[in-house]
Amino acid sequence: MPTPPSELDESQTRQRILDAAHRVFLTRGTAAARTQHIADEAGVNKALIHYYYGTKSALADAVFAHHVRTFLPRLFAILGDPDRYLEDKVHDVVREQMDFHCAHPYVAGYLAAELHAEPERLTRLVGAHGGPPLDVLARQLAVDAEAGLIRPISVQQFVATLIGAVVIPFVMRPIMTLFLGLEGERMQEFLAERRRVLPAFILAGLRP
Amino acid sequence: MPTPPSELDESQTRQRILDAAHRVFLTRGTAAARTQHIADEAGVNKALIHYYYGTKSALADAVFAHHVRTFLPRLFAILGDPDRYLEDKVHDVVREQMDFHCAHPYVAGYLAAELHAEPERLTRLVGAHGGPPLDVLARQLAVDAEAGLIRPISVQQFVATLIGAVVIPFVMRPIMTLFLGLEGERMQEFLAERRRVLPAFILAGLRP
DNA sequence: CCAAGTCTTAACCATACAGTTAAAGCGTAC
DNA sequence: GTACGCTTTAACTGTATGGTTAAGACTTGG
Repeated sequence: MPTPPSELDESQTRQRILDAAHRVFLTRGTAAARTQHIADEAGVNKALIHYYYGTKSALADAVFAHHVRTFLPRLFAILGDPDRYLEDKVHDVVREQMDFHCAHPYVAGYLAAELHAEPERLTRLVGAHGGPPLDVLARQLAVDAEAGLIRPISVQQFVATLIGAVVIPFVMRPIMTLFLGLEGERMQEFLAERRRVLPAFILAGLRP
Repeated sequence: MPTPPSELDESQTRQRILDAAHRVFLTRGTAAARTQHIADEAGVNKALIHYYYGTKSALADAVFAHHVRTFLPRLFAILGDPDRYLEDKVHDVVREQMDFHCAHPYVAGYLAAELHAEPERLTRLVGAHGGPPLDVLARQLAVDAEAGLIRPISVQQFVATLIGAVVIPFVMRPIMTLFLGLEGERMQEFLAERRRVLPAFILAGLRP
């Protein structure tokens, strides 16, 4: 039976290591991350990381899988909702994603970097299943197009454009900062403005 | 005076090393790239890489700087053109960027990954100058908005949305492939379709 | 042929890193 | 108080890697 030796029992320490791994992998990227950094960050030593998780790549896979399994589902939960109008979906996705990426600015860049470094890891870890259902959204777009409310557009094009528009400031932040003149405070204003402007832009793009 | 020992003179070998470095750094990323791979790819040995370029990071910086210095200028050459209508700019940017990224599918992901791994490198290598001029485009947007041709929008929002929409399929290709069901041939169709659909979507997004 | 520059060979060094191990410390439960 | 389990300490191994060096081979211009 487990015997907590201090105020930090086994599961808490396990979690602290995982949290530290999240921070280090997210900011440095898997290839450049060092297990020693993770140990320092967690306030433990390398031996304990090995004790709980075995190898670095197992830990890295856990972190990567976690973010893949939360990033897109959060998106598709809104887009796939059968009880929400298309217009509301656009507003909600933009708001939800902007909130999330402002709170966790490294996730988008991390995902892009990891996907680039080892594209196969995605299917290896989350399987080859087609992902969350887009049928609902597809039908919605078709119906609205039929009714003349929007121009016809494929789900893929719509989703890609929406994600791209929302995510780009976080994936290429340094480039945005430098070439669009968005240092420090200007970036905050830019993001606040984007929250307002983007839904209108996307919805206008759909209009017939 | 230079003495070419074979059909490959000094500058050619230098270039072959640089080309190999491009291939390796672009696909693996700087952190995971190995100088030995570059040597193998170039058909030379590590000693010669040192002979010409010194350190790995010097080579990596050269590759990174090259892509930064060609990626955005190519974009801004179109966007900043004073003798082109806004509508034409959108068409031209989409066409030009789609052509480029289809021909060089790793560049966008590489840039995103490198920017994430070491954001400071951008300003360190290309300086802190504000980048190519956006004044022309800004004025164009303002004038067209004044004339009631488009809704008012800031240059930053416009450019970010445009870049995001064009670049996202290449930056997050594995995610697009898996979750939008775009394996193999479907991706080609998707990109071909995007070429047609995107300019219309963006221009519709601008309409008042 | 000689000199100069290009390139290879085959080492080598120092370092960083992931992974491993053995022993002991230490708190809690019984 | 003792057994059990969490955790640390402090080493060590093996290997990968970046960087360096010295000697010589090859090619060509003069």
